[in-house]
Amino acid sequence: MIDIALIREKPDWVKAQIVTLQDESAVARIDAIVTLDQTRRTLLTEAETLQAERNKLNKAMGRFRGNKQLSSGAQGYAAQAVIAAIAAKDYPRALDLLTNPPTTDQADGDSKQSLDQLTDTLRGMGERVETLNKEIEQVEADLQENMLWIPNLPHPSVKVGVSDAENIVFPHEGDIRQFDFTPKPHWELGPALDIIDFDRGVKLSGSRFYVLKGMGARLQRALISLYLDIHTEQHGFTELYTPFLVKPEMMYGAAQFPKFKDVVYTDPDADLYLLPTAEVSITNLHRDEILEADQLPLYYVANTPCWRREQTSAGRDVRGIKRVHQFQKVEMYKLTTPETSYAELEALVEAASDICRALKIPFRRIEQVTGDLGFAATKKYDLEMWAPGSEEWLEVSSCSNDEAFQARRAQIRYRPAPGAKAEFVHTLNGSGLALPRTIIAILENYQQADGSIVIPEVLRPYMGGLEVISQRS
RNA sequence: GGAGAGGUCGCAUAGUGGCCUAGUGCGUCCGCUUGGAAAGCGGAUAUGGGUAAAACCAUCGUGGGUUCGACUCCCACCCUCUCCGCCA
Repeated sequence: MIDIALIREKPDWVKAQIVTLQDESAVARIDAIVTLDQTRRTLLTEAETLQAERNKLNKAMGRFRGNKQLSSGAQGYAAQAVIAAIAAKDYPRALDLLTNPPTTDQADGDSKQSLDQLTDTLRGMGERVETLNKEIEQVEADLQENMLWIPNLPHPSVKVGVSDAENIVFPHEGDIRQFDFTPKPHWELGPALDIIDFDRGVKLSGSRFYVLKGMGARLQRALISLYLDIHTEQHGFTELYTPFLVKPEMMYGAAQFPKFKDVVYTDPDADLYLLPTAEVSITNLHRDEILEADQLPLYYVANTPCWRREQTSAGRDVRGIKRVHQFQKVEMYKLTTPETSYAELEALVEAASDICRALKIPFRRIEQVTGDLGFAATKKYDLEMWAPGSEEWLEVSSCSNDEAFQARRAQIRYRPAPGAKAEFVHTLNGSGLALPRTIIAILENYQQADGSIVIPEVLRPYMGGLEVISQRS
């Protein structure tokens, strides 16, 4: 979530920012938020003032009731006076009457009845407070629901653009191989080598599921090990193994819900959700915590399966393992102070780039324009590997700075200095890297005329020394 | 899954209807003291909302209920620990 104070103070500026994100429905929510916020604070003031008076009167009531020095008649007289004061909303006078009741003795013997009336009056105040609190609860729920649909705002350095067509493309790194034969796509190479089995994947689970077999499965395992080793040994990340199923709050915390609810798989009985990315579990690792400044930055990396229903993209990229419902991903994650988060973003992209370099696969960096930023990022870079068989650049990494967007939802804070007020951390996430697409890139870039695949040198120690995947390996 | 015990401020504990504005100890911070320190003494020490700043409001695992009033009584749920069962 963004800071509601920003909307309160500069609603028009916020709207203009969201317009550049091409999120019209969110723009429309800003006016509603401003109104709800104002209503909430008005009601809150009224309810709290009344509650404060009620608390004081209730406390005094206990002593008044047990006041033995007061004659029955005087008590009845005083009680009537208190009721009158409350009716006139003169709470200080009511409190004074309860605390220092006049000794005037009416002696008309209706003390019991007067006390009951006073009790009813106090109950009435309590009920009024309760009614106001219910109203506030409703207003806050509406406000929260609207806030959850407001995207993060772009960093000033991000170029304004309508769609991905305007993204900034950096020059690619690494030589694009010239083939003396026509390179095949991975969906032909994989089955021919019997390392990817599409048919049986579909038999087991339906479309967009697949089976990796033999050296195909081994290749994936080798890549995962390589990625984790590079990030932990060279980039300072701490490896995590987290739950793959999480509570719904975690989905909200990582800004997956409510907007992307239709993308996740769920166990409705247990009310648990399968990770669409490890970013979800890592974001919430320090949920509801206040970290000390010297603990930051925190760098985490985890290999997890990622589960995506991708209902919206039916029909696109149907062939191969480019877009599937279940895939492994090594995810990098950083929690930083606000001052360092943009430098950390650059370092994050470099960490992902190092993997591409190690594999010696040509890749390029893309810098997203506002219209392609997504929901949670203030700034985002993608990395794309060249796939000569499919003849396209494949997104293998996406690195974002979310600033305090997730931290505000998940309540992840830090103390800038001992004793200082806690502030939200900044969070960053980046793939390092996604597995199926790097497998595609290896198969297609390292293929030979006979359909065999040369294993990148850096991977060979992880493959038992194997140099080539062929039909016999 | 079954039985029992428990969930209170950073940690440990006290608190069986109004005296709780949640006490005490430890830890931490500030001050006094000292040549400097330790000890001792005094004070401070949760989070969120709210305000120009205050006042004030909420939070004692969570959600309901009873009551003029709930840390305290009732109900449900969650979590932790011990034992049993099951299990890779």
